[in-house]
Amino acid sequence: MIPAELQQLWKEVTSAHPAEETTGSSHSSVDLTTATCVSSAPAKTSLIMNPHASTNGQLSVHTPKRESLPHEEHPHSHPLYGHGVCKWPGCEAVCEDFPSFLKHLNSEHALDDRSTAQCRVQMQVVQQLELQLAKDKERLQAMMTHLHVKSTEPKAAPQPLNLVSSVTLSKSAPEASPQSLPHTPTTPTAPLTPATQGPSVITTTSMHTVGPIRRRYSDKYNVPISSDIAQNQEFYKNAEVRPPFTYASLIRQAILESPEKQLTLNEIYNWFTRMFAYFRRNAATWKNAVRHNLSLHKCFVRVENVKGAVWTVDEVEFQKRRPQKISGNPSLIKNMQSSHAYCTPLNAALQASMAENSIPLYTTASMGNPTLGGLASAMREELNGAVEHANSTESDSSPGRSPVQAVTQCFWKRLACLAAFSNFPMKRASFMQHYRHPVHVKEEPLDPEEAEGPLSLVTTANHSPDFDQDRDYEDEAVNEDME
DNA sequence: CATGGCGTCAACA
DNA sequence: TGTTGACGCCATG
Repeated sequence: MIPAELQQLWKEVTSAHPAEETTGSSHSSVDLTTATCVSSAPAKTSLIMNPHASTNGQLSVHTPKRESLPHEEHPHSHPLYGHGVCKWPGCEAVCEDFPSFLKHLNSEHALDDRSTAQCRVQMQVVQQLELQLAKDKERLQAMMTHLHVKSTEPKAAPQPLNLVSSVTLSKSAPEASPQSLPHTPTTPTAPLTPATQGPSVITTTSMHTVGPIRRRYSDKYNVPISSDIAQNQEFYKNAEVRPPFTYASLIRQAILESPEKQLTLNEIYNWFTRMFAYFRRNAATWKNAVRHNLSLHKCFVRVENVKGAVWTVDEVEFQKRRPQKISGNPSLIKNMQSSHAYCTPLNAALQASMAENSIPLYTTASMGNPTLGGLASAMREELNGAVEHANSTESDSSPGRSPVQAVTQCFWKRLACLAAFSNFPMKRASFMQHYRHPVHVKEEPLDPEEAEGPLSLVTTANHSPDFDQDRDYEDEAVNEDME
């Protein structure tokens, strides 16, 4: 990662999307200035990473300027600082006041590989969002035209679409107290509970070509499979994205979804193909896997039926499958639920458009750049880790956290997912070097599905309910079907 | 490094 | 269709 490279990237980004209406328009309810990455993207970013700064590496160079301002009174004056926390993507370190933030910024986010990589990621984030915005605007236009709604109006969407999510969010969660909430100093990460990964789906159809990444994050992070599937149903049906659940979980879901709670092998096959585009290919492989799982796991019970044999699920056995490490913290769960509301809309929108637009998001850059991909993953994991932390520090949904922040969190998680998609040849150990926060995820609590009830939130858990996407795209040599 | 979970391949009934 | 074993990958302790 070289400064020059970074600079180049930045140029590309800025040239492609000179202006951004988003940022300026919303001083109202949502504090966009704190939305580090998502909506405030371009404009803010430009402040932060101008070619000059990135070139010499002193990303913090610009900070002095801002430092001269009475930040105590204008905590939002710095795009990287808000609500008492550092808004550097993936950071969220608590900084009681602006001076401490600056100190933090200079010490933790100086020019190094990690920061540079993060900038790069941010650039791509911006670029991607803008591309998406354009697509969505187009789509909206088409939709309105189709519905004969002011079809004459050239600008169907007076307000930036990417704000929609923010707006939505703000509605459901009126702006939380802004900066006034410097979270406890002892809290390394913001009190938010970035939750476990959700089923994020940022995948673009192009992603299915990525190599195998085996982890089934949704499973691992206790994402309720039914929630994920329900939430991303259309996505899974159309994009060849391997669902982030194990075969066992999927089979169980298929069976439980049936009225009789039992299915024949063929019905299970049908469920797979009906629900997931991914399973419309390589049938021999996954069908074999399904059978293998049915036989292997005690939780699947074969029952002779009139019309042959059907498979049912032995919940008790299924529970036994994996030890539940997580001691569910009700508050955390609540937290997750509340944030879920914030993230879902954005998630859905992002998902849909990304999938449909086949935006090669990080597929090229990230994929070719281990650091980037690793970074994203690391960020994701870091966020996961934060959940735990939050779990122990803050019980209620963080009041100081604005919807936008939640969205931001969502976004970064999504980003992380993307990175995961991009078959980057980098292993955890190595990419963790680029991201300092240790990953500590105690997941695997209950089974995803299991968590349906109260736990289901996990899926949507916090801020990125949706996104986790760390799905594996295995086989894939998969080919050309969807392009 | 040992272990366990998972996915895949494959042989066989 | 169902069972079983082998093997490899990966995460975790």
